Amino acid sequence: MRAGANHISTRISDRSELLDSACGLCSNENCLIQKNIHTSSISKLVKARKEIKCKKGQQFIMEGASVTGLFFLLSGKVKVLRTGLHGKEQIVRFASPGEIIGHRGFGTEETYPISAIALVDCTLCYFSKELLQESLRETPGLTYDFMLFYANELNRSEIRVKSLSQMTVRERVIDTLLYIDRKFGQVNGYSSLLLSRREYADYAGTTEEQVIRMLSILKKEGLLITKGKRIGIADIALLKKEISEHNFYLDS
Amino acid sequence: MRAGANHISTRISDRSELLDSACGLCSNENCLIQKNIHTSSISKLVKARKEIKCKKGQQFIMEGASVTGLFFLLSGKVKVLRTGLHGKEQIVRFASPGEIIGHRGFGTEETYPISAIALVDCTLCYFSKELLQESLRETPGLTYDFMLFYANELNRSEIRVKSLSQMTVRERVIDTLLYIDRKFGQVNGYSSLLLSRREYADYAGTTEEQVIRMLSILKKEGLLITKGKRIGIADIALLKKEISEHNFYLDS
DNA sequence: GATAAAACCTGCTTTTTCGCAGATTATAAT
DNA sequence: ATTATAATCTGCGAAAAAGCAGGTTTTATC
Repeated sequence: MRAGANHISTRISDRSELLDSACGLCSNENCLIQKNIHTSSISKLVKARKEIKCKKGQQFIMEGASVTGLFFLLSGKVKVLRTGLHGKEQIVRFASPGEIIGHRGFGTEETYPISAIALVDCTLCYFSKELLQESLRETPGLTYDFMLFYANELNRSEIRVKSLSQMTVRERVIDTLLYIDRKFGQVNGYSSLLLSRREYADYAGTTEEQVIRMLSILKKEGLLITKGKRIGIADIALLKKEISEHNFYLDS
Repeated sequence: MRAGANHISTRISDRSELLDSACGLCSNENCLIQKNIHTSSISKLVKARKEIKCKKGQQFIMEGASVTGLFFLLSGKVKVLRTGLHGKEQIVRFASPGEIIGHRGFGTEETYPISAIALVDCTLCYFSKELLQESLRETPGLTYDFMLFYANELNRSEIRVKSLSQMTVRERVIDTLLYIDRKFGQVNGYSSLLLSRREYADYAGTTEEQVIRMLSILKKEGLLITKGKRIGIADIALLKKEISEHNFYLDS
């Protein structure tokens, strides 16, 4: 694909041609880069864009490694995690196509505070830190969009502080199920994302056993159906009702 | 103080005079506005700055109210809180002089997700949302600084997610004591910030009784001294050691 | 300094959550 | 299909955390 990249880099010379570039033709509607592609100062960044393929299970960001750049997820599913206390793994969030990954490494941090692992085969879009920072300095609109993005991420994170510190295990498991459902949806009545009970626990902030027990209870109550490790939501209204008084959803 | 404000607004006419304005003379070294005061596009914002006095116990941001602007704390101490689950109060953080308050209302939020209450008499610096957003559009450096600020706040918040979801009550109480200590310091061996046991609990994410029990235990172990509701740290090294493997401090 | 209110403390019980151990079931590879 | 491996499930006891009730101390106010 080197030839392709070179081809693009020689073609782009003015603003209108930028629209025909990989970024201009990209279908990622949430992309902050594409949103600002009409600004000429961004061309250098767009030209240097790299596309990366990632196999299922592959780790493409490692916690503690020095920050080299930022990823957008074009296709696939990703889990973002960090080493918690006592070596316990904590899943910070899951990412679906269109989302930014690795932005926590910006700010004044020198190293990534998180790891990112592909849950299925993924296609990623990569921008280097240096070029992105250069573009940020030259493109106020882009900086503004990133500022809003971080502000929203902050609100999301603080809602999670509330959830994890004040919800019961039952509520946290339900909250996790609903989060996975609205993020990845269902196929044939079962969640399209196949996770282990352990991974549910690592997101919900509890243990594998507690998740298993809770799934079993919810199944008996007719709120869920399970088939092997597949989980389907039988009565989403009732599940939502149980935590609706606590949580107002953020769709990202 | 209306006359004073008008006096300033008529005097400022060019960049050099901006430096003599309230913001230019302000001693708040962390202020993002002052950092960018050399940019002329910020003058309108600086002119419209308002100084607000707040009595102890007074609430100057109300959760759910529409966002009107942003505060800097010039002097005093503030607690930032939100209504948690089941109506329980959750203290998000404490603020000391120099800090921004109310920034969570920016982003795409329409209303403040938090309340802010003065713990002692405070002096606040206020900027309206409209003017600030206008300045952000015209002052890339300011936007960049705000972006970095939000990015750092995000990292701080995510460390708190980890703490609250994985630490034991004992660890959370110790963490809270150290947090208060490095933020507000000591006077005569006791914390300079007088909080109720309930407030410690609302920050640590536990109950008043648990905090009391834990303080009692830590006192017996010789790690703390108490005198009424005043708390002093007797052995900061040992306290730090107990959670150092979990937490790397963020000084803000 | 007396008094009332608020805050603090402590023993006890109940609830929730956790962790282990062993059985069962599902999954993947040959 | 068979086998090995991993994942899931369940019961039980231990630990942690929370809740309650009533007593004590501190703080504020007159």
